[in-house]
Amino acid sequence: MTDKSINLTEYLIEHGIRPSFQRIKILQYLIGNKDHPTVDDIYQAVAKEVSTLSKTTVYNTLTLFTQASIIKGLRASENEIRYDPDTADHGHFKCKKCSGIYDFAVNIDTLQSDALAGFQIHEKGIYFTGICPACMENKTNSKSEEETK
Amino acid sequence: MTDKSINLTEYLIEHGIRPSFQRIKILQYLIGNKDHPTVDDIYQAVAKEVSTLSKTTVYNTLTLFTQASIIKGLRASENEIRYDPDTADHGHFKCKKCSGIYDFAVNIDTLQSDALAGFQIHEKGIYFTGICPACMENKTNSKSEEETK
DNA sequence: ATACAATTTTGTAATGATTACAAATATATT
DNA sequence: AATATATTTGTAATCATTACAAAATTGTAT
Ligand SMILES: [Mn+2]
Ligand SMILES: [Mn+2]
Ligand SMILES: [Zn+2]
Ligand SMILES: [Zn+2]
Repeated sequence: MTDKSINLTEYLIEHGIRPSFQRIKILQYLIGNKDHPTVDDIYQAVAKEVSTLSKTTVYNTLTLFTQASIIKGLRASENEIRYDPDTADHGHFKCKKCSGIYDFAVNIDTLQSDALAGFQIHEKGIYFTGICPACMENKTNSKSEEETK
Repeated sequence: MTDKSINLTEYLIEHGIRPSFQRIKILQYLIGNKDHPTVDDIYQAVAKEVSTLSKTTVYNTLTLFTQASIIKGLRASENEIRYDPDTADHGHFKCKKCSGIYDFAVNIDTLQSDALAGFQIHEKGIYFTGICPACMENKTNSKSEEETK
C-alpha cells in the first residue's frame, strides 16, 4: 500500500479485516510513518486523535495486521518490536549511535544458495548494524544518550 | 573457536578476559553446544556443575564474551536472546514448528550492493523463518506445543 | 425499531527476560 | 598478612508483551 489514494477501509476489507475506527487510524499512521515505529510510538501518536485508545488495542491490531500480512514486525531493535508497512523484501540497517533504522535494497534471491534446499521459507530478515553516514561525520551526536536507553 | 584441543584458559586470556572458574565453564558449555542455547539453557546446564552459579553471572559473562567478540547474540527467537560461539558470518533459519534453529551458509558479500555505501557495518544478521524439512514430512509434530510457549 | 449474538475495545493484572544494584566472595598486589 | 581490585551472587526493579474479563460497539434476526 504505497498509493495514497487507496481507500483504507476497502483495503482492510480486501484483506479480511473489519474496518473499525481504531484499525483505520492505526493503519493510517503506519502508512504515513514508514520510519519503523515501535508499539509505543504508534500508541502515543494515534492516541492524540483517538483519546480513548488502549495500548492493548494497538497490540491486538498490530498482531492482526501482521497475520494478514499487510505489515511486518521487525527485530531490528534489541528490546522492542518495530513495525513496517512495507512488506516487500528489504534489509534494515540500525545505527548504533542515533538508533535510526534505514531501509536498504538487497538482492535476497542471490542468498538462496542450495543451503536451504528442502526448507520451506516464510520470512527473510536481513538486519545489519553499525554507524550511519550522518553519525560518522557528526562525532558529537548526542541523540544516542537519549534514545538508545 | 572450533578446535577442541585449544586451552580454554589461554583462549580467554588471549581475548583479554580473566579466566574465572565460572567463565571457563560457561565457555566450555557454549563450545560444546552449538545449538544456539538461551540464557536459561546455559544457566540450567552449567548450574549442574557449578551449583552456586547465579543467573546474573551468566548474563554478565555472556555480555562480556559478546563484547570481546568470542560469541554472538542471536535474535532468531522472538522473546529471548540465543548465543552462538560461531562468530563467522552465517544465516539462521528458525523452524516455526519445532523451534529448532539451523545454521546455513550464505554469501553475504553478494548482498553488499551499493545500497549501503557510506555506512560502517559492524554486524550482519540473516534470519529466515519457515518449516524445516523434518517438520514438513512429519505432520504430527508435537514439539511445537511444548517448546513454542 | 428491539432483542440477541458476535466482535471489538478497554483496563488491569500477570508474565518473563533482562538490568540495576550492593553485599559477599575471590583474586591480585603490596 | 593487609589492602585494593575484580568477580560473583541474590534480590529488587524495569519494561515490553500477553492474558483475561468486563464494557462497548456492531451485526443480525425478529
Ligand atoms: Mn523497512
Ligand atoms: Mn549459528
Ligand atoms: Zn546514526
Ligand atoms: Zn522443524
